[in-house]
Amino acid sequence: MIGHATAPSRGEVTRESILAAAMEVFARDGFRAASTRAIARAANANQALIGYHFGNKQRLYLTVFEHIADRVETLLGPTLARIESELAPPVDGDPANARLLLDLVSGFAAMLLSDETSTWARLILNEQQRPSEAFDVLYQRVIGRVARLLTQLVARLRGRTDVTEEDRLIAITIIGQVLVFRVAHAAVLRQFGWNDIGPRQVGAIIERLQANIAAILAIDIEQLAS
Amino acid sequence: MIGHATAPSRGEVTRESILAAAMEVFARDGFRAASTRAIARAANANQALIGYHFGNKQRLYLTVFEHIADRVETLLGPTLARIESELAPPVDGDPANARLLLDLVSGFAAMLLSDETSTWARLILNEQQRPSEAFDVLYQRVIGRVARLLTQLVARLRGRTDVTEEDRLIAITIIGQVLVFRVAHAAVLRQFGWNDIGPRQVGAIIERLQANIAAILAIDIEQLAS
DNA sequence: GTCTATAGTCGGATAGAC
DNA sequence: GTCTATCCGACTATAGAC
Repeated sequence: MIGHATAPSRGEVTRESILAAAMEVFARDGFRAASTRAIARAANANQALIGYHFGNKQRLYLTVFEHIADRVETLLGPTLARIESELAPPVDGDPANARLLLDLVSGFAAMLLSDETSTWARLILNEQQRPSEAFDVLYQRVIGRVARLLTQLVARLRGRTDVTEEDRLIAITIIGQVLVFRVAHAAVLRQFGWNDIGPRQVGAIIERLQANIAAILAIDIEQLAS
Repeated sequence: MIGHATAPSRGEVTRESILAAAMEVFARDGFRAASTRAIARAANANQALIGYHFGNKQRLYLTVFEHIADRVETLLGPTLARIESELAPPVDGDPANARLLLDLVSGFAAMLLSDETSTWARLILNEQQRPSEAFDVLYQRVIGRVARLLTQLVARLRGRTDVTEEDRLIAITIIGQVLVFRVAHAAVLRQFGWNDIGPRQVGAIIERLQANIAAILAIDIEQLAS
């Protein structure tokens, strides 16, 4: 149900508003603490309609994560596909692979730091701590794919196609440098005296990420300016 | 109630076992989803005794965090105090400050990744997403102090005493490289094929962190071997 | 201090009218 | 598709016996 040729029916409107409300309430309260009554109230819908449209609370929760995976694939899919197809042979500090890596990290950071993803971030963080069926959906469709691609790029930039534990460690620490701005969001704002993470902040963060990555992987960043 | 000259009374034993069980169950399930019945069962105690010893569930939760803050200060306090007192003047890549920085990060990582603190880490991460009264205490007593110290060390290693936004960005990205192993726990285990983050893994992580930090701050790591 | 028992509340699910 | 009403289990807190 991606696009509609005709106007959405009444039932579809209800379904979508319950789904949107569920995303907010699950993110705010966690699965267990979120009540179907609170979700229905936030959606301006009747509590019994959750059962009608989604079966039960658990399936509503899963549907929220499928929805997120759809959206992330829309946002990041083209970039991932392009990078996957342009992977260059393993050569130390190869500018082609270096550029792909910096593109990937920049795209990931821009997505992760956007307003739209702040709700998702809390949902995903909850799942990381206590993985359920929902985490499998997300890992297989998004997280694993990004991690695999990033790790491969790191390995090739270090001169090999086979991936070592060291490559994985480098890839994870790179992801950490992005994630921390979401995970420690409030602390970051306090620390920097920022009101929010807006375009200027995202720019400064991405610039710093690129400098860090270049240093860690001994990439000549001057050479990349084309 | 840190030490006892005499054997603990029966009531104290009950109190402590409820507290220990509460820490586990709150970490596993979160505040709301953790039931006093489950806590009592895990503590081999009667559910009504929670009311007797702690008043109510909320106060039991707060007591858990006070206990953690005490313990973290015991573990990390001496290291922090030593580093604070040994801060060297600002000189680019000064080996003295470099060693302090690597000590700080290693100590922080070792604590954050140890078995003992895995339960605490989950409690704190839960709080970070939906901060309550419990988080402020922890932030002011531990997290803020570590962040401030780390930022000062970064600034001095880059040749100044005043802290710039760039210094803060570097400090945050360093913290992110440690945090990610707890925050993205489920994804990390899958990506590496690890069953848990044990001593071997912690050693490899810390080694990689030090290499990354040395690269980012242009520290000559050979020069540090004393 | 510890126990049993229960009052009072809330939440998920669903039957059945419209 | 949407609504009201309700069943029933689970929860916190507490009264009161020992």
